[in-house]
Amino acid sequence: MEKMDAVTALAALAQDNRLDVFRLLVRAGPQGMSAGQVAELLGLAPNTLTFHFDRLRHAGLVTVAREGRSMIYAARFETMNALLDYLSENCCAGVSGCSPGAREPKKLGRKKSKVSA
Amino acid sequence: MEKMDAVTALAALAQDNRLDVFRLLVRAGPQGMSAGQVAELLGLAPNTLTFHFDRLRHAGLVTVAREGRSMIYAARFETMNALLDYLSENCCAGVSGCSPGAREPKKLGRKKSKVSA
DNA sequence: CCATCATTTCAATTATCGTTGAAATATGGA
DNA sequence: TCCATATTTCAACGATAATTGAAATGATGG
Repeated sequence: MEKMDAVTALAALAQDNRLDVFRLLVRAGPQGMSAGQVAELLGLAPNTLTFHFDRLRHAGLVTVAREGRSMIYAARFETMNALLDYLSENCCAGVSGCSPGAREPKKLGRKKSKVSA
Repeated sequence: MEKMDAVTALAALAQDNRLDVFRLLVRAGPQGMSAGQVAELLGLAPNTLTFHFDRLRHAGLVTVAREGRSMIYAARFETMNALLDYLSENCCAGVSGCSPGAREPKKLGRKKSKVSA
C-alpha cells in the first residue's frame, strides 16, 4: 500500500458515520448488507449514505453489487489489513529494535464461517 | 479507546503532511525531534507545522516538551497501538469465526533495542 | 405501460481544513 | 538591554467536507 492509499483509507474511516458504516459492514461479513438496511440501522438519510459509501468505495474499503433493486455493500478485509500493515510497517521501519519478535499477522476477516450465526 | 478517540486519531493521520510528520517522529524514537528539524526535513513552514502538531497532540499521538528554545516533539506509541487495537478489535468483534488463532499483539515501539536486524 | 421501491445524482448550504503572511511570545547570548 | 533564534498565535483565504431537499435513474410487479 502506498502512502496516498493509506491517507485515503484513513480519511475514509476518520468520520463518525463512516466508521459506523464500515464496522457494521465488517460485522455483516462477506455477504454484506443492502444500502437500505444500513440506512435504517444507523438512521442515516439514503443520499447521505450514498455519499459515505462512495468515499469508502473510493478508498477500496467496500465493494458494491446490485441485487434486484438493492445495492449490496460489503467490507473489503483485504484493504483494511493492508492499512493495518502499512501503519505497523512504516511505524516500525528503520527502527532498530522495534518489537522484533512480536510481528504476527493479526489479520482480519472471516474464516470460512464455521458457525452458527 | 473510544470511538471518538479513534475518529480523532484517524483524522489526525489522514493527511499527507501529518502522516509524514508522525512517521518521522516514530523513526526518531522516544527522544523525539525539535519542531525546527521536522520543518526542515519535510520542507514545511513553521506555523503550518504548529497547526499539524496541534492536531497530532490533540489526538494523543505526540507529546511535546520544551528544551531551550526548541520544542521537542515525540511520538506516543501507546496511542498508536491503542488505535491499531481498536481497529482490529472492533472489526473482529462479534464475528464468530474471525481469525481466532491469529491474534498476536503486534505492538509498536522500541524494545530495549536488542538489535539483530 | 404505470406505479412503486431502492438508490443515486444534483445543487445549495454551512462548517471545517490546510496554508499563508504578519505579528507576538519565549529563550539564550553579547 | 538589545538582538537573534525558535516557535506559536492570529486573521484571512480558497478548498473541501457533510448534510439536506428535490429530482432523476433503475428494477420489479401488476
